[in-house]
Formats: sequence, structure tokens, C-alpha cells
Amino acid sequence: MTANIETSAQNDKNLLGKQWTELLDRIVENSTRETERKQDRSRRTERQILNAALRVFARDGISRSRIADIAAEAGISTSTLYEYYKSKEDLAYEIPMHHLAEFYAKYRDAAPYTLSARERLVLYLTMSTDYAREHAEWARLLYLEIWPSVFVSETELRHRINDFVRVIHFLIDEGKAEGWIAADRNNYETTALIVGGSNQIIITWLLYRTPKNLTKAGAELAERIVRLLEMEAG
Amino acid sequence: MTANIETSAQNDKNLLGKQWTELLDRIVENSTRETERKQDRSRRTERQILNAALRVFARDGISRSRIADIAAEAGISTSTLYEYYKSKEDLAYEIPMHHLAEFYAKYRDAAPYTLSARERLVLYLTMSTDYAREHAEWARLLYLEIWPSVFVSETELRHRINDFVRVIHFLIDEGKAEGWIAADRNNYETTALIVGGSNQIIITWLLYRTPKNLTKAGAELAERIVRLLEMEAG
Amino acid sequence: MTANIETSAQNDKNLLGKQWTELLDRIVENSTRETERKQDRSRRTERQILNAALRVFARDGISRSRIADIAAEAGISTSTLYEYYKSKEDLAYEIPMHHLAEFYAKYRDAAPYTLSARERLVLYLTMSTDYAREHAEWARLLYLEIWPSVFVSETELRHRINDFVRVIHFLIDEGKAEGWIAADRNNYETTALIVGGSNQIIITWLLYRTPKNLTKAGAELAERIVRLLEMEAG
Amino acid sequence: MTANIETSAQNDKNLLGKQWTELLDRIVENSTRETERKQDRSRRTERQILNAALRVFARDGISRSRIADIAAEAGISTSTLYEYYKSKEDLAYEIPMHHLAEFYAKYRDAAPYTLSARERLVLYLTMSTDYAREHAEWARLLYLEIWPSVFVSETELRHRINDFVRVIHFLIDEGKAEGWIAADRNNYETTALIVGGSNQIIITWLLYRTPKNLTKAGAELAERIVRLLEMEAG
DNA sequence: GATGAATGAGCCTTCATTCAT
DNA sequence: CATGAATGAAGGCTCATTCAT
Repeated sequence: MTANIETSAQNDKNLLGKQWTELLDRIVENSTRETERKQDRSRRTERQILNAALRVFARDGISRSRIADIAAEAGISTSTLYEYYKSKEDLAYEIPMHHLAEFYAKYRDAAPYTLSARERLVLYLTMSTDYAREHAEWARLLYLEIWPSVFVSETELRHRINDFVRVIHFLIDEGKAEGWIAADRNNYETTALIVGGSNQIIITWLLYRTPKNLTKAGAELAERIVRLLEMEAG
Repeated sequence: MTANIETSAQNDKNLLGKQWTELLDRIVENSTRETERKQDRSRRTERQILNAALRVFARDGISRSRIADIAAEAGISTSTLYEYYKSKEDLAYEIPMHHLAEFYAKYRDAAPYTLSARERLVLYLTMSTDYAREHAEWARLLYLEIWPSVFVSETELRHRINDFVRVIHFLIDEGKAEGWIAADRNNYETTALIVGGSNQIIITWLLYRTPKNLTKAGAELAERIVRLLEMEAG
Repeated sequence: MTANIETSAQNDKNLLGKQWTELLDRIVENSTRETERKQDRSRRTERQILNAALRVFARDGISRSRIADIAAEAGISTSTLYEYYKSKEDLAYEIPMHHLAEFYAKYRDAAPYTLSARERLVLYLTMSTDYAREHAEWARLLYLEIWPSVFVSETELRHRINDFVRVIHFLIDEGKAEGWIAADRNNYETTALIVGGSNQIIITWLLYRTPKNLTKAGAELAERIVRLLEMEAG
Repeated sequence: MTANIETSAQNDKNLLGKQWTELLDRIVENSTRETERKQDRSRRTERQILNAALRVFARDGISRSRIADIAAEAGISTSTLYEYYKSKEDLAYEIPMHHLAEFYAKYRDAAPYTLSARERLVLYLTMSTDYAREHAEWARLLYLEIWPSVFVSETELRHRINDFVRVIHFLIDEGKAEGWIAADRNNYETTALIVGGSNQIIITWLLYRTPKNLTKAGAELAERIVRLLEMEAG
């Protein structure tokens, strides 16, 4: 009987593991855009545009940015830019997508199901703050413009951002299963605590460069949040 | 000796009480000042403009809003609007200020120093989520546009928003003095937890109207955060 | 009994007369746009724009015309032009409408039902060629750009141009009733002959300034067409 | 003397016959010449381009058509199109030319001088309406865009279109010689009647698909016009 | 011969703001 | 106080055309 229970638990674990892998694979896949350009020159130009746009958007804000500036920054003509992106909006969506895809891929590779949910959560928060630090311009765009924006409504991008929260939801469920998150706690509330706290220090850093060491602060906060939840669960 | 200690504590308490009152008074005064002038202008028209601007800003976003639309919404001509506000920017700042001032004033009146810091913190978070619910359009503006915006930089408004965090900082210090917040904890981190979590449920509500009952959710989250901190403090 | 018949004919005539008046009144009314501008300056500017647009359109053709040129020709700024017409297309439609309305009004006043259908038809063709001569730039636009254009499809303007043919249809019916148009002749064919012939000399004149005296040529052609039809009717 | 007269008439007739043949030959040759070159290029691709251009021009109108669309419609790249036609204008002229040449050639072969001028005129009008019906897209282009257009001025194409009228002029002169067209009638007027009427039913058909059977309507109208002229000539 | 890539030259349109009445 | 009218200053986007491979 004990064996049965263990087997059952084992099955559950395998099932969850499969779901976890599937979740991340799907997220990575959805956020990864197929680049259809073939020639090398073309691919190089596309990268130049992306980099330039990121710089300009982060500097001036999306709505104040002029595509002429982006093109100039990329060292190409305005019309060439339109060969790659059919509108300013189009470009403004591509930028965050690009990095989101990279982040998700990185995390997927770093967080196998062999780690506990607790470990995976801490890793998730740590990696996301660290990724923000490493790509500050992109983070500025995502956390201060895109994420809060009403205007992302019902776009592909919106779903990709929601994926970020979806991962945490999944981990909270696992955390409850593992017993270190109080089962009677509302998931939305817990999520708000985790995501809100994590984003808040990123935003504070983006605006004031405080704390100095974002990576360390992110890791510490992640650990602290998890401990608080553990305490709460008793 | 006990008397001395008590007296000292009493003094500290009085001192802190005085500082608390002064802090709130200053915050209220600063945020109110701007709004109080212009008594020569028609009060009614001014209110119409403010309401119209709020609606339009919340609907279209600040940068996409046109003052012609605001004027139309207010039922006046564009040129008349300029008699009241000398620029679009001017108007865009006035809106959040107006409500911030109201919120601060409300809170000041509701949170005398006779309440413990713990009570005042819970009240602060509860009232802010409730105020957001009551003024959803304004909240949309503040939480999704103004607050995260890079462009508020170094303006009067920026300071008024910082005041929001300042209050929490103050309360955290008091909480440490009262002993229910772990003294060795970094204030920034604790603030991130409190502000981030609180804002997060407001933002979630603004975007998805989840949770249904924001007031209740806000109150519960506030209580939960405080309990977590208490546990942590041992 | 004879009296009865006469009365009946009289009634028919009155009925047709009423229909004729109603037709023309409706045509004039439909083509006359209400100008809502009140101030004098505004009305003057509108007239300047209309004149300028006519000149530029006739000179460069509608699709090649730049509204900047039209504004310059009108002595106003480009943006002012947009205060009056919300797009280039809008303006391109207003021009022909304006003159069509004038022509229809002129003809209505000159062609009471006391004239025979024959007289009214000759007058119609004569006046339309003469109007074209008098407003050559407008005629260039109407006969060489608007009328044949595929793009007028299903617009208000299209209907107003169809009105031109509608009048002729009506007169052909009357002509048959009066007996000078063969009753067994297909109306479309007869219309093609009348409208086609009439337009053709206008077009030829517009392109080559031949014949020299369009008014005279128009009158002669009109008379000739009617005589041909009379002969045919025997 | 009779013989002399007859001989003279015979001579005249021969002379006119020679002129007629020369006229048509020249017209066919002039319109064909341009089309005959470029044998080095792929005949197939050229035809694809021509067909595609015709479709796109007829659909969108010349000025609104984009050569990128034409290339796409032809299934080739834009740059390849430029290997065949050095500009959009070039292409826009080639299209009508191509079919005009075909029509003129067809008519020449169908209208020998053994037919009377009356027969040749009826045939001319009948064939031209029928050709329009058979090549509706081309007709749309020619009758609604090219022919009335101011912009054809002084080009090769202009002359080819004028050829259309030239044939009618010639036939009117013959008709006067044959006695069935009143000698005292102004040729321009008569031409306007013939060309205008004929074109008008084509245009009406192009715009409204009325009459249903254009070929029949064209033939009937041609016959009717000729009869009217005969009556007039007494 | 075919084409992917790049671009210059324009043009339309928007909108915050001013000013005369 | 109110507003009708006017505008300067931009900025997004299009498209015919060229060129290197």
C-alpha cells in the first residue's frame, strides 16, 4: 500500500514534471518568432534595427521616439526600416518579444524539473532580476512602458507577458503540493506578493539605480519571500 | 529609572508623533498647494475640464490624448481650455495631483498618531487600494501611466508620488521601533514587498477586474503582509 | 366626351409638370451642400480654397495635385485647409458638386414647364455646353477626370452625376409623349446618342479648343440631334 | 464623256481606295511598331507582365496602381519587371498600345475597300464595341482613363488614339462622296455624334453593365446612327 | 536573366498652440 | 470669458527606382 502511494506520488510527480516541461516549451515556442530573412546582409540589418530601436525607445520612450531616429541610429534609411517592420507599433512589439523569448529560453534550460519548486521559484525571480540588470534598456521598456500599458491589450505580446505570471502560478501550485506554501492561501494574492515585490525592486533600480547591486538584491528578496511563505505555511 | 526609561520612551513617542503629524501635514500641504489657486476662474468649468481630461486620459492614454478631445468632452472650445491650463502637460500633471492631494488628506484625517504604526500601515494600504477602486480612471492613470513613467522625472509630481513611499518608510521605521518588523531587515527590500504587493493587486484589478472585490482583497493583503513581517520578526 | 379627354390630357400634363418640377427641385437640393460656416472670414477662406483647388486640379490632375500646392494657391497654410476639408478626396468631391449644384439651379430657373420638352432638351444641352465653356477648368475636371473615373463609384457625387442623365431620360419620355421621339426606340440608346454626342464636343473642345465657339457648336449640335430624332419619328 | 466621268470616278475611287489602304496600313504599322521589338527578352514573362498590368490597372486605376503589385500579380520580382519596362509610365503606355494595334489589325483585315463606306463605318463601330466587350479590362483603361486623360498629351499614344477618330473622318468624307451624308454638315459635329454615341454606350456598359448585350447594342446603335445620317442627307 | 536589399524624394495628415474678435 | 480661425512644426509612411550579387 505504501508502495502504491509512493507510486501514485511518483506518477503525480512525473505528470507535473511533464506539464512543467510542456509549459515552458510552449512559452518559449510562442515567444520565439520565426525570422524568415535568408540573406546575411538582411539578418545583420535586422539586428541593427532591433538594437537601435531598443536604445532609442529606452531613451525617449516609445511614443516620443521617431522612427527616423531609430533608422539613423541603425545606420540605415527610414524606408529600409519599413522593409523590415511595417509600422512603428510593429517594431515596438518586436523588441520586448525578442528578449522575452531569450529569457524564457534561458530559464527553461536552467530550471529542469529535477529542482524543487522552491528552487525553481527562487531561480525564476533571481534570473529575472538579473536579466533586467543585464538588459537595462530592455527592462526599462518592459517594466516601465509595456507591462503597465493599457495599450498592449489583447495583443500577442500581452499573452507573452502573462506567461511570466503563469509560470509563477504553476510554481505556487507545486509549492502547495510540496507543502511550503499554505494551502488555504489565495493564489492571486500570493502571486501579487511575489510578482509585485520582485518587479518593484527592478522598477526602483531602473528609476533610481537603487539598490546598487540588483542581482544580489533580487536573489535576497527571492529568498526572503520564499522564507516568509514557508513560515506562513508553518 | 523605569520612569526615566518610560519618560524617554514617551519623549521618543511624542517626538515620532510630532514627526508623523508634520510629515503628513507637509505631504498634504505640498500636494494641495498647486490646486488651490485660480479662484478667479470659474470653478465649474475647471471641474468639467478636470473630469473630461481624466476620462480621456484614462481612455486613450496620456500621449495619445488630444486636448481637442478633452475640450469637446468638457463641452467647451479648445481655446477656452487654454484659459485654464497653459499646456497639455500642465493639465496632465494637474489630474493626478488633484486626487493624490485628496487621498493624502483623507488618510491624514483617518490616521491619527493614537493608532499604532501597524494599524496605520494596514489602514494606509487598505485606504489606497480602496481609493483606487473608487477612482478607477484616476488609478489607471496613476498606476499604469504616471507612476512607471520615465517622464515624470524631476517634476513636482514626482516628489508627490515619492511621498507615497516616504510614508511607508516612516511606518517601517516605527514598526521596527515597535518591534514587529525585524530590525535587521533592509528597508528598501521591505518597502518593495509592501508597495510592490499592494500595487500589484491594484494593477491586476485595473487590467482584468480581478479580484472582484478590490477593497476586501486590499485589506486582506495588507493584513497578510503585516502578519508575515511579524512572523519574520519572531 | 371630348372635354373629358382634354381634361385628362390636361391632368396628365399637370402631373408631368409637377414631376418635372419635383425632379429638378430634388436634384438641386441634393447637390446643394449646406455650408455651415458662419463667419465671413471663414466663408471667404472656403471660397479661396475652392477656387485654388479647381485651378490646381485642372492643371495637374487630381491624383498628381498636392494639397500643399492648393493651400499655397489659396494663400493659406496647409493645416488651415484641413480645417475645411478633412482630406484631399473630400476636397476633390466638393469641387464638382459645387458647380453641378450651380448648373442645376441655373437650368431649373431657365426651364419652366411652360416650355415644350423639345425646347427644354435643347436648352439643357445648350446650357450644359455653355456652362462647360464658361467654367472650363471645372469642365476639365468633370468630363475628363471625374465622370469617367472608376473611383467615383457609389459616392454621393456619382448620384449627382447620374442626375444629369436622369433629366435627359425624363425629357425623352416626354418627347415620346409629345410625339417627336419614336416611341419604339430604346431609351438607353437614345440617351447614349444625346449625352455621348454632347459630351464629345465638350471633350474635344477641352482637349483641342476645337470648335472655336463651343457655345454655338453646342447649340447647333443640340438642334441637330433633336431634328434627327424628329425625322426618325417621322 | 460618260466614259470620262466614269473613268474619273473610277480613278477617284481607286485613289480613295489606295488612300484607305494606306491609312489603315500606316495606323496598324505605327501602333504595332513599338510592340515588335525586344525579341531577346522572354516572350512569356513579357506577356505575364502585360496581363498582370492590365488587371491591376483596370482594378486600381493607373495612378493608384503600384508596380510592386503588378510584379506580384505577374509572379516576378519588382526588379525583374524593370528589366522589361524602364518605368511605370512606359508600361502604362504599352498596355493600350498593344490592344489598339490588335484592334486596328483586325479591322483592317475585316474591312477591305470592296465594302462601301457605309458598311465600313457600321463595321468599325460594331467591331469597336465588340472589342471593348471582349477586352473589358482594357476597355476600362482606354475609355475611362487613357482616352479622357489630360496626361496623354503629345505622346505617341495620343496619336494612336487620334487614329481612331481619323478613320471616322475618312469614312465621313467618303460618306459625303457616296451621298448618304449631307455634304453641308460640319465633319466635327458628325464625328462627335458618331464617336460620342458609340463611346457612350461602351462607357455605360463598363460602369453599369447596361445594356446586357453590348455587341448587339453596339451594332444596333451603329446602324441607327447611319440611318439617321441618311435621313438627314435626304 | 533574376532578385533581394536599399533608398531618396515626397506627400499627407495631425495637433498643440496662438490670436483677433 | 469665450471662441472661431489659423498655423508651424513635425512625423509617419509610400513607392518608383537603382544596384550589387
